[in-house]
Amino acid sequence: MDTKTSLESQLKAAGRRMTPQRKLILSILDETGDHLDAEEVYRRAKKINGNLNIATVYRTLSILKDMELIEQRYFARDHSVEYYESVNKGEHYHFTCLGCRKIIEVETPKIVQVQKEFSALTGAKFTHACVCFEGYCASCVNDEENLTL
Amino acid sequence: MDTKTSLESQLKAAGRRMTPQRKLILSILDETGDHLDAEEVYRRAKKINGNLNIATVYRTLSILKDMELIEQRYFARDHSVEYYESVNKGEHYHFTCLGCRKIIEVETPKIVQVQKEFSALTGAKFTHACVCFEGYCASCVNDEENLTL
DNA sequence: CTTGCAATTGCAAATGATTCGCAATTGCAA
DNA sequence: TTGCAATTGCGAATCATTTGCAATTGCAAG
Repeated sequence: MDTKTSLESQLKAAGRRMTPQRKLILSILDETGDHLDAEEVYRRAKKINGNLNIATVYRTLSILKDMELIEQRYFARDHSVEYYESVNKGEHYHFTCLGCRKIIEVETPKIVQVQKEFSALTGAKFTHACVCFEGYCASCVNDEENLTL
Repeated sequence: MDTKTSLESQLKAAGRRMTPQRKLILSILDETGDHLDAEEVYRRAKKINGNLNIATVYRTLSILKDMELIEQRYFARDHSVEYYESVNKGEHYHFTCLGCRKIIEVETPKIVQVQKEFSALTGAKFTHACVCFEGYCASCVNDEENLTL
């Protein structure tokens, strides 16, 4: 897989060793389409290597974060839901449905526009934006209307 | 004070009692212009009432959150900085300078526009948005240029 | 102004996620 | 093949937050 090779080679380039534990964690991060938190990465990896320790997962995620290969992101207004995501997914944001907990990806240039406007106005330089939207998706809005209105 | 009276009366309306501890916490939340986390609310309150316990602060903040009188918000991409803010401050967002840790408030209608667009497109209903920007403010950008470029 | 009782408090212990110290193990370059 | 620094597993430490519980206290009803 493309990203995997790249993750591996980037780690190596940074002078890191490629252990079976790391390969496993990288492949899980790489091959999933889901949004995983540290615990879930651990759960999945542990199924394959029962000996794996959660500290190793945290250590690996921490290295990847430091190298900016993944980002730690959050869902929900109170940030109760956390996950890690490969940085090469491109600029996008998330909407969490409070009804069914579904995550919908939101694409829009407007956030970047806000950053540009603000930069032009103040001279500031942006490095990152964290954006989470919360509400009810179309089908949950309907359900709600049927039940309560 | 306006908000204070309203916070007190809203709590009472919800059947809660007005203890000295709560009054103190409410007044701190109300009168500060700063962004306070639970620890800082506790620190400030404790100066006035040395007997106050931090569990009481957490309990009070929790009640206010449940009643949607304050919001729990976060700064910084990794959400390492948390604070509570009165909900009646109106729609605004924050930019955290990674150099000097200064917080700059960002005002823009674009975030709401994104929400409207997305709603129109998908039929979803928004309840909240959490938006944090991160980067370097104008003077830190200059410092950086002088030092490293 | 009393009285009673549920709400609230302080405290200490529990929790849950994450990190750390350390000894044992293991990649990998020479 | 070897040596050593990087990495691992483990258990203990940490840190913010929550909880159980007994003592205290608002406040409403008499």
